[in-house]
Amino acid sequence: MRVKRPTIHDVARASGVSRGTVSRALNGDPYVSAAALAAVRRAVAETGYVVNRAARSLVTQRTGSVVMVLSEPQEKLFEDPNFSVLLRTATRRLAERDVSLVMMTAGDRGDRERVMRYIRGGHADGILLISAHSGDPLVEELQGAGLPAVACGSILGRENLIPYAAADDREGARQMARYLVEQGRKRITTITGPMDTPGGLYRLEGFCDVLGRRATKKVIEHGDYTRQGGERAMHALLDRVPDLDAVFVGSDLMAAGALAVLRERGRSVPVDVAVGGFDDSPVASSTHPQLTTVRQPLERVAEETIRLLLELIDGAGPVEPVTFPTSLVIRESA
Amino acid sequence: MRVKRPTIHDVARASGVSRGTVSRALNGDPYVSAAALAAVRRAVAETGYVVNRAARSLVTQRTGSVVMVLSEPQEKLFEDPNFSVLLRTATRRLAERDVSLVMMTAGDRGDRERVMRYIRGGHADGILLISAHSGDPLVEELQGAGLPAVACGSILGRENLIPYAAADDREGARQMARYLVEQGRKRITTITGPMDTPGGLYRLEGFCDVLGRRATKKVIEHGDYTRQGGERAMHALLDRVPDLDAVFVGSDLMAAGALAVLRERGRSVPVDVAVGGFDDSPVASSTHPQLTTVRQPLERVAEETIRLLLELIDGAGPVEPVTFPTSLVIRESA
DNA sequence: AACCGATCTGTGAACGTGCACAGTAGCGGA
DNA sequence: TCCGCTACTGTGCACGTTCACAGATCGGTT
Repeated sequence: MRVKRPTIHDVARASGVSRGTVSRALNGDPYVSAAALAAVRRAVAETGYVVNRAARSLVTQRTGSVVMVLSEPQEKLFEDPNFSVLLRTATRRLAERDVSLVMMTAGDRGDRERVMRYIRGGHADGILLISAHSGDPLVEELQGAGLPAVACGSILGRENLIPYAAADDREGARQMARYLVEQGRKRITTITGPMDTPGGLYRLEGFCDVLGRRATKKVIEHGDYTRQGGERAMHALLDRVPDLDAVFVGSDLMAAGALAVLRERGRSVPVDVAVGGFDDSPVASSTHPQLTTVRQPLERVAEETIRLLLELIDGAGPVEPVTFPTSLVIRESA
Repeated sequence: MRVKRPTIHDVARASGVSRGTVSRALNGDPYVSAAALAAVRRAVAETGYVVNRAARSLVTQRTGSVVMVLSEPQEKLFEDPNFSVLLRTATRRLAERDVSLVMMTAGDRGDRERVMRYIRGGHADGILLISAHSGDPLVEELQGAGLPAVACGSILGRENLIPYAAADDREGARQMARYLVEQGRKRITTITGPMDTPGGLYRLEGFCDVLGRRATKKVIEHGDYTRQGGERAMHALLDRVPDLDAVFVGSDLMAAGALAVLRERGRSVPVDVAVGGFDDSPVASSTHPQLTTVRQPLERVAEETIRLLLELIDGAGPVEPVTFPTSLVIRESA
């Protein structure tokens, strides 16, 4: 027993003008008299009219929706502070333009096929790619669909295929490494993210840029962005380099784990060991001691990601990837 | 320069039957000959045809999409393990039926208006309500729209308005409280969630059911489901009841914070103080000592939420709320 | 007086589907 | 032979919108 919705005809009748004029008034066509515009506005308010997207879609060949493709196993995704910010920004900015956000997962093969069917079916105007891995077959497939696509954070090895907005991971890592050196730390180690993610690779590269020959394999340990991963890696580093006096950790969450292990094993932070994080996520200011870290302008990255996508959809031709500078946030741990 | 997509006409031509037969074949109408069905299948594969949802929508008055309304400030949402599971389950199960999931936030007034416009515009077949508060005006407004709606977790004070699937918070809390009593604990305290959430209220009620007169105001402290909130509350409890020997914490994340504070203030867990959590979220097995907690069958809750919604959409008439039993998971902290 | 451009308005067609309806063919029974 | 029934197929219309086009009105210019 669904109520019948008012159509553009009802609005036309109520406002005493024709369908065409109502449509023009609603879509901001300049050739509408002030009187007609007012009448239409009143009639819309009166009838509670809302445009029928399906009908519009049918003729404009646009859907008014964008699909966010999550290609990471989701447990990890939700540990990622990036994602939370992005989701909020995306829903806001897209909603402002009356574009709706459709979520799809692309974990296994079946998922991917569904995504491709959806895309090929023309059900979306654009694609928002989240944390795709370098080897992800989805990237190529999406490329083939010819739909506007952007990524939030670069996709390792596909930087030229899909435009993106990202923080400058490499320079951010350099900032932290330089700071640790300036503080007189001599045995600086690092815990990285997974090496098939830009955050893993580029932050390590930045670290090596500054440490040079001191960045031996011995002082590098790989983590997986989780708190437990940070704990594991910290244990391994302490076993291998018992006299380390600094550790640059590739994410705040892992750094929180590292802090716990350091305390557990009797190191005092920052006196014995300096700890640097990355992200400036909420967890950074809730640890003891509070984390010195590298701030990523996540809001701006997210904003820019959406802006790029909308620009592509509007047909502005090819767009350039954008990276944003990071900044050092000095608290207590280093 | 978008490519022209094949329509049902193209498929009809390629398979040598009429539009109508193709439509029937695609929608599983039984009155289609085996030969026609095969021909249509082949033609679909050949042409790469995918149904145009807008056109279908226009005639069926169905949109094939469901909107997930996030009414909580999102920072909190992402601390909630519930949400992650729900999102994964929702995308999977809905995708199986070719229903797409649209995300909308409903934080402020503007957001809410947008949501209502979207709903009223008939852009969705159903609503999935996430962590709405008891005072949320959205609930009433949604109700007025007459669209199928379900909530994941009950909405305090509106249990009869909107059907839901949830874990049995009250009985879960009883299980934990009974266990602590059985272990011979004498000064049992509790840290609750916010009292305007079912998890906050019902878990406290369950606690009081078992503790009876011993559940005085003095042993109850309210938290906000965050780790820091748990720390704050634990400090407050220790100040007020220095000789407490057990604390039942309304979420694992808060319990993790409580554990840290207990260690910091020289209490040994579980010898001096037993700690019980709630959720059995991933964090529960990564604390030291590992958390004894109450397991919620989140997967089943999520599955059931989606099932209820689909049932409502299919017009199965009114549906009953469902609650699932919880179970005690005994680890090290109690 | 005739014409022109600018501004505004109304109308028919098209978008791609599902559904109701009107067929057609084949077959068994009266 | 005719009828009715079942199994299947084809066709016109409607869904609600936008867009192109064809007017209409009006002030100003030739």
